[in-house]
Amino acid sequence: MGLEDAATLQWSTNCESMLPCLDQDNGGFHISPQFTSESAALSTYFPNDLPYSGNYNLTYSTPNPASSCPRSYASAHGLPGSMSNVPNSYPPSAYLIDPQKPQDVVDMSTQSRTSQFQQLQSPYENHVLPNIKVEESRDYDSRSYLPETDVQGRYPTPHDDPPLPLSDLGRSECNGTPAPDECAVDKEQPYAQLIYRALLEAPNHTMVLRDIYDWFKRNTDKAADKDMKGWQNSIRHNLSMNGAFEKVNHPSEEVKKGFMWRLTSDSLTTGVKSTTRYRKNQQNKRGQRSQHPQPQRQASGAKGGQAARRTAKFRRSQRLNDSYRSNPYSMSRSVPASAYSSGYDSNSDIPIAYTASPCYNSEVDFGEPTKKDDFGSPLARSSLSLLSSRSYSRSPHDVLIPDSAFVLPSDPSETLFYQESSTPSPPADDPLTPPSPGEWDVDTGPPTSTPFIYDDIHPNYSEFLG
DNA sequence: CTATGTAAACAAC
DNA sequence: GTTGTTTACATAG
Repeated sequence: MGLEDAATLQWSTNCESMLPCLDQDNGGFHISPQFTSESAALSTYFPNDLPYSGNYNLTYSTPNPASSCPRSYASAHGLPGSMSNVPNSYPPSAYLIDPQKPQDVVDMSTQSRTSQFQQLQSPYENHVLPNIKVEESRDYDSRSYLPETDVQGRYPTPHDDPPLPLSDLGRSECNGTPAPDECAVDKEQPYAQLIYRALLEAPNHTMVLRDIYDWFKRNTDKAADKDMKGWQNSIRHNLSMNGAFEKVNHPSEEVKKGFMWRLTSDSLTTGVKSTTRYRKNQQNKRGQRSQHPQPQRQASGAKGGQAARRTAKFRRSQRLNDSYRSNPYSMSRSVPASAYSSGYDSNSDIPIAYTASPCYNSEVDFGEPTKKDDFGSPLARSSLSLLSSRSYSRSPHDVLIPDSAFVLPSDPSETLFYQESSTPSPPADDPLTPPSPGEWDVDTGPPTSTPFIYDDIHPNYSEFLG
């Protein structure tokens, strides 16, 4: 696809979105030549005193302020052929977690849009990734990108100053009125959306868990309950289970402090979706409760633990690779445990392939008004992932691995979701991760259109299996 | 029935 | 103790 295809960028750039001005070029993404040097403000994010341009030799430009919004969602795909002809294309607002309300309309014409755009751009978005030395996991200053406190010293709630989500761009049509105070709404916002908003405010839409906690303390009343734990658990739960959030390796080698969490490129355009999705095939509805809840709980815990172990081993492996590659982002994609559990060969316990997060695609959308697409509608979503600015990681063999390759068959018209009706549902007492998009039945093996065989690029994967 | 919140088990760190 | 994953369960609508 042509890099200069205006359709590729028109939605994001014209809307002054936070999407990077990156184009896809088959094997990888690269910086659009339209970038100019205007991004000094970004340097606040990095603790190593190197401005972004110094770190990455990249510069950014402000989006065209004269542009108008919104654009056709379909055209925003900027993809040829069928991808651009998605029949039911809605502006991102259509996928917003909460339906538009008149008071939600934000003013898109202010200069702050530009500054926010600049602020939210970050090198993570770009895959020209030189060796970056970052001493502390949390060296990035949480406060540096947060909105200023109001006169009472309180950080604004998400509704005080909506953080310019793309979705808002769509629904406000870029010429709305400033949003009135809606603090009361916070109580009713689900965790998923609050996390989404928190990440939207962060540079590169990336935060560490601790800072998400802090954001909640400041901006929500979820954390008001000093009983603690519960809300934090919920945040972690949502981060793990909601496909709008993905883990990225922390730029530093300090892994003890955990991953950084980032909004997926998809979520930037489509908004956050229900975390409930993962329970789509859940069998243990009320009334069908297992006779042995305690062992079940144990089983789930064990599965979680095993997933954590696999992830940790994988991370260790990645770290080794990174050490010689000097690329802290080499494993920029979250590795959902279920990618292993469900991708395992049931006998050898060897992962057959990467798959997307089980939560990555869903038919359950927040506030999505007319989404009547059947379950095979991931085309739009998939095409969006092709626009991902950070979907590429490098294999140990220096093969560019598109993120989307985990879920995208080579032919975009192919079905991505394998909703095998013949696939037996897991028994109630045998907890099993629901089938993931692009996943295959454990017993029957991979679909013929298996998009990506992990062994192709990482034959030594078994090293970090248990 | 869905969406959401919460509790909890577990493993790694 | 924290982080991350997963499942179970409760509840509102």
